[in-house]
Amino acid sequence: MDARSPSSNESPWLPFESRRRARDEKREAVLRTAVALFLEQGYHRATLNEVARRLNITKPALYNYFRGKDEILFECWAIGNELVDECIAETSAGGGSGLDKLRKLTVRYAELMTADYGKSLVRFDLRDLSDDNRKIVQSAKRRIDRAFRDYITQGIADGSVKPCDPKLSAFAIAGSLNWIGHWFQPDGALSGRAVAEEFAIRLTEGIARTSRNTTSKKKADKSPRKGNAPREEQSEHHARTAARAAGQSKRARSRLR
Amino acid sequence: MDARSPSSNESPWLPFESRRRARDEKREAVLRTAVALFLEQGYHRATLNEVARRLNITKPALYNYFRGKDEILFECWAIGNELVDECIAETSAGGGSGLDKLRKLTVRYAELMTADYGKSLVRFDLRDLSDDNRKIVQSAKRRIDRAFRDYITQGIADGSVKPCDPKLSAFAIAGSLNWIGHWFQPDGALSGRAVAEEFAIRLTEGIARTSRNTTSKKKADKSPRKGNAPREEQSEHHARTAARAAGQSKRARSRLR
DNA sequence: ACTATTTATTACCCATGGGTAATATACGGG
DNA sequence: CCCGTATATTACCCATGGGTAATAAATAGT
Repeated sequence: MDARSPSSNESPWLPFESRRRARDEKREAVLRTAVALFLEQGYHRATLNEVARRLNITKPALYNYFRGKDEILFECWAIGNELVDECIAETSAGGGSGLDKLRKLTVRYAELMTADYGKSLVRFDLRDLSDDNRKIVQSAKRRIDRAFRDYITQGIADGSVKPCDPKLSAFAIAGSLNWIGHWFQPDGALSGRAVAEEFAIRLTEGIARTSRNTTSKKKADKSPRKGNAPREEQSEHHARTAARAAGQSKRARSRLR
Repeated sequence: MDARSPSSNESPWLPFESRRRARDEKREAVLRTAVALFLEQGYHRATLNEVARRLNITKPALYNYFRGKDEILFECWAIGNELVDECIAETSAGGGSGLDKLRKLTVRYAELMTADYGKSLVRFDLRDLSDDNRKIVQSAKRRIDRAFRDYITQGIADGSVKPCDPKLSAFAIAGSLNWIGHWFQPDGALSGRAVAEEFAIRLTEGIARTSRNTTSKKKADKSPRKGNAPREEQSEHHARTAARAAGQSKRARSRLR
């Protein structure tokens, strides 16, 4: 709706850009609606007619943006996966002991599980995807598991974590976090952040070497960066090359490596 | 109603019993096949034709035992729920501190999650059930959650568990266990029992007050609860006096209480 | 204005699979 | 031998919903 009027001469670039952006915004609006509906009703009960109805369009219009229902599902999952990848990348980039990293990832991952795109990572069924996309998801899941496992291994090496089986411990922690995506409801008594921080403590204190008392609440772990509470930047994803009618988004693909 | 004829040479009871037993065995064979298929393919992809085919019968034959697909799903769930109820009942009946009970329930529940009927408790979707059955499942889920929560509360009271929020701690533990039902595969490297025992330790050591022996403390279980087992509020579910043919199993119903 | 492209709609197709009716077969009892 | 009941089969029905023309409406570029 901007239709930004250039000062004197109109450049053909801006209309082009605005059109591309309008398309991307519509694409993401579809995904937002779809992920909410899929979570609300389950993938198989949710119909594309209903997705379209909530967007005030009709079903065939969706096929301008996606090849089919399962691709919509995959793209919802891909957005959630981007968010997890960011968590892992930032956690790995930051310093600290293995336990520090484990806790940092835990709290961020937990909070993801309280939001729609995060839930899509654990509530959607791999078997609803095409073979190609299923392979992508499976390898991404392994990558997430490996992050947890690596931090634990690292923690054992640097002494911040008690000796334990990294594989099973990672399963135990990640499982508890994944389950959040099944029960958390944003209108409940607990905020997502509260759940995340409580879980981060609860799940790591069992394997932390420094057996700190739970009631101490010594928040010595004040995060070193400033308090930018909501991760709300990053609204501009681009680097799309061609129109690629109704194909998978380059954005999601590129992040998936 | 039927003729209680004085059996001179042969009692009419035996044929009747054997026939009824044959029917029950067939019913359970259906459920075994169905739960395996539902887990293997997912409820919506699994077809009754395929269930029947695996049993060497045809689809309409299934309707001699069940009213429909969703009732088969419910009955699978009900068997799993029986098993959990037994775990809870035995754990509550047995002695020990709150932590002891928590660990006992944890290990048994974890092992359940490695078997088909246990998995059905956490892999099946409530929304696929009829309204009546969904309410039953929901109340049973609350009952399970309360068992975990009660043991933790009890453990805090008797000193075997560190002070913590029972609700969140129960979520953390049960979530981790429930997730086992999503990843465990019996042909993997880990046996169900090994996973169960490892998880029981891993998940409770974080909130245990003493990492050493736990039973030496005071019992202090004189909490004035009316009765030992967690009584259910008698919601009287089986109001549906359905037709005799193809109704839900009395057995499962009776255990659901 | 005209033309091409994108985007949307209406009107369909049709494979799928849960469920049912009519009917055949097995079996125990009188 | 016949009858009633339980159990199974064959042959259907049909609602659902993903997907696809054919086509109209908006939009940009010339």
